[in-house]
Amino acid sequence: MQKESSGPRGGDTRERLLDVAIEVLGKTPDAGMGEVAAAAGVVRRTVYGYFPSRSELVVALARRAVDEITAVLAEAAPVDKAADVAWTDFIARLWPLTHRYRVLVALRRGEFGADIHALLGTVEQSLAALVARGQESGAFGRHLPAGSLSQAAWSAVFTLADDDLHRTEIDVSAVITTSLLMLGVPGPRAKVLAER
Amino acid sequence: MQKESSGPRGGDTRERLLDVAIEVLGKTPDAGMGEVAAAAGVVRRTVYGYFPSRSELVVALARRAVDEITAVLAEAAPVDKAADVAWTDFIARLWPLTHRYRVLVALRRGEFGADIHALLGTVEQSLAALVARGQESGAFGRHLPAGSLSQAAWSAVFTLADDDLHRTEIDVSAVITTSLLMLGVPGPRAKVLAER
DNA sequence: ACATCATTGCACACTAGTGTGCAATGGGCC
DNA sequence: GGCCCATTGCACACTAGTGTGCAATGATGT
Repeated sequence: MQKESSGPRGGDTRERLLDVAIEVLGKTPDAGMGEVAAAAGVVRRTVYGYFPSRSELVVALARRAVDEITAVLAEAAPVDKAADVAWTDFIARLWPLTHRYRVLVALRRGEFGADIHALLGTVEQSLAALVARGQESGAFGRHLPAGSLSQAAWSAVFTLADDDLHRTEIDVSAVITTSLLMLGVPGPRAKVLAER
Repeated sequence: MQKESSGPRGGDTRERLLDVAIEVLGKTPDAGMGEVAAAAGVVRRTVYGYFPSRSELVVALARRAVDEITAVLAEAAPVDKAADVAWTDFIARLWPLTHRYRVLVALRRGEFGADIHALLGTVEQSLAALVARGQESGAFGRHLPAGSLSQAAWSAVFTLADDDLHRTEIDVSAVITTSLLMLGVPGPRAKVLAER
């Protein structure tokens, strides 16, 4: 349907363009090709050499971000790992990288919402399945359906990431897990209650 | 600085335009004047009769939404009310109206992010103050700084609102309060643990 | 019947961004 | 030197949206 290798052969510039675009569009979702090019230190025309249209750039970028997240998830949450531990590990690994994936939540609404949603869909399904597994094993609460709970926790990660919380030593993955996900679960969960 | 009454005298159409714009821009933040007009059953030219520019429309709409939220907050959270009760009441009242205010979170990023942020700032400050009050009284946990906690809870409301949760009987205000806000607080909080 | 006024329809100018074509430029490599 | 090729610079056409001007329409109230 479409060529797998478009643009010049220098895969170097291509990667850099994607990196820069992730950064720029993460802050300003409706930035144009010109702004991305400028931020990458090239001219607008060059970007078109690698991505024939803005939408292709956006989708390529989203696809790569989703692939990365998928890899992290697969690595942190093998099927034989307890759901709560897997979830916490996943978020803990994702936490230092939120600035790279914030672009996804930013682009969900907007012109390409449909494509982004499709890409993200697979991740969110896996996440929901993980949460459901946790609920079945009794590790997570049943105060909300798995899908909603997963969404809430997932979005909380990015909300807190926007809050300068990176500079603190707060273990956000533990906070979200023990608060949102474990509501109503008996047992010791004071694990992370740092007294400030 | 600017005229308080712009446009024709029929304040009827003006209100309807704002209502429709809230709806339309809530779903498609970058919809144009034409789409708003069409959704309101008028012609593009008419909208310009009431709002001299798109940015004025957006800001007016945001201002009204923020005013409404401020009113609800003031009503639900008088200073003499316990912080946790006040918070729960506030969200409970807001919950049926989330579709009206979703536009605010949608417009935070985007061209008018600065203006929206300024408007929302006052609300979020009040909210943070309320959460801080709750932390001081021991009603809320101290696992996160008041500002971040407030943000997380606030955004969780809209995340869950996007999740078809309106059709269930789940008490979202109680869920958010008891999970996110009350982490680590001793005492009975099983209040809402509906067994599914 | 008349005046008022919101609304319409259509014209226009302007802007900003997209996507393309093509001839230079210039660095790296044989 | 001579080739390759990524990049540049500049041209252009095209689109979509904004904001304005103005005359026509039509409902409402007197």
